[in-house]
Amino acid sequence: MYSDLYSHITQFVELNSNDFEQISSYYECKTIKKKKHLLKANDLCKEIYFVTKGCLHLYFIDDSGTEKTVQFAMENWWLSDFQAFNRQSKTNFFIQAVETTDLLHISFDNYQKLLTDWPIMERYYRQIHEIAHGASLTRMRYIFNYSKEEVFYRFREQFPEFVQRVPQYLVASFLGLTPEYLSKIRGKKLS
Amino acid sequence: MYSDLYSHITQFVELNSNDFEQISSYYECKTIKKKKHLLKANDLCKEIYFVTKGCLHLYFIDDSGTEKTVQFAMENWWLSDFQAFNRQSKTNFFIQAVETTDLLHISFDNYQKLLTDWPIMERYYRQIHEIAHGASLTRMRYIFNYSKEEVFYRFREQFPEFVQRVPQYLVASFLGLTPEYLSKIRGKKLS
DNA sequence: CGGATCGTTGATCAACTTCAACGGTCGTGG
DNA sequence: CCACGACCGTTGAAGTTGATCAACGATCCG
Repeated sequence: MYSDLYSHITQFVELNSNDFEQISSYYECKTIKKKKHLLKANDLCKEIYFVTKGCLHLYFIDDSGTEKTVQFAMENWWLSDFQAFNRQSKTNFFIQAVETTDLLHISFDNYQKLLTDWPIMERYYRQIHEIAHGASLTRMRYIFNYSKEEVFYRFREQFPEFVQRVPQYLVASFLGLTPEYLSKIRGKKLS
Repeated sequence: MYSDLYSHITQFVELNSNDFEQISSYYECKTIKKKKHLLKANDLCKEIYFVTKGCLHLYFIDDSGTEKTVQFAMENWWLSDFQAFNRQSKTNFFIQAVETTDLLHISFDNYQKLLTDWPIMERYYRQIHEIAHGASLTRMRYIFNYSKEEVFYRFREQFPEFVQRVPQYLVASFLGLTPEYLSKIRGKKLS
């Protein structure tokens, strides 16, 4: 678990393993069972999560009561409602385990301490957020550019592993279409 | 110009004006005329921009040749294709002035130097990107949750200034609908 | 075995796009 | 300072995409 985080950090900044020894003490690990929640609407968002094995998703419930997935996190991804986390305020989102998942988490207080004590981690997280932000823009671009049918094809092409691992109704909810329509798209392709 | 950046930075981190004196030397300022471009597809993305007065937009051209706005930047916003900037690679996006705009910019090299020389700026940019990332998620949420008609109403309610300042076809392109349909929505409301 | 969960299929319908034509306004050049 | 053209917003008719609803099958798991 911790070694996964170490590998990830060293992809972005230089850090020797002695220092990481210390840094790792700011984090804790846990395992969460499939379908269990890490965060629910109206909770305070107290932690951010790093997936070492498994899959989480961040979703909300729209006005008509449907779950809509905003983001997935598989191995080596960070996930949280960062807006609520930063403000230490209530969230509108849910975080749930798609599969039974091993993860590391860090509390708000530890996060602040870590960033103050270890400026190198400030640098790490700056890059993590830059990348996440860039990824959001790219995703937005896909959704605007292509019909839903094409969005699905391109998504499957780019993340084939994803479409296999994640149940279809979650893929649908992530891509912004209904499970029924997604099913029809897949059916069409076979002809 | 520079004082706007100083005000902005001190909203996120503590910084005395002597230090800022030094920091400001990493940035340059310029003014860009309405409709002029700061970045075009296939350019190297060499800079990031901070708007002090005016308005920029980041857009791309989709497969059918239509311009689609991904992001606006008004006063006190940062804008760039951060993905391309980080990788120092070619961009697919355009950045254009919606109005004649005063801005500060920083080159990739200076950005790297700045972050190394001034860890506090690492902290500042970490927060900028956290917020931008959070904003993207929120926007995604709007687009998924609501019909295009409602997306427009809510957008206008939240950013009335925006709808007035920015031409309608750009608002349409940002919200992901056609100018014609947006016009019909506005017409409807009058009844 | 039995129930819940997930994917499929077809019919209907609404939201939104596309295309084409028109009118107003702004800015530029003559 | 006027006239022209480019640009932008509007309107209507027709066409598509994708949502919704309902029913059925398959599979998984207790």
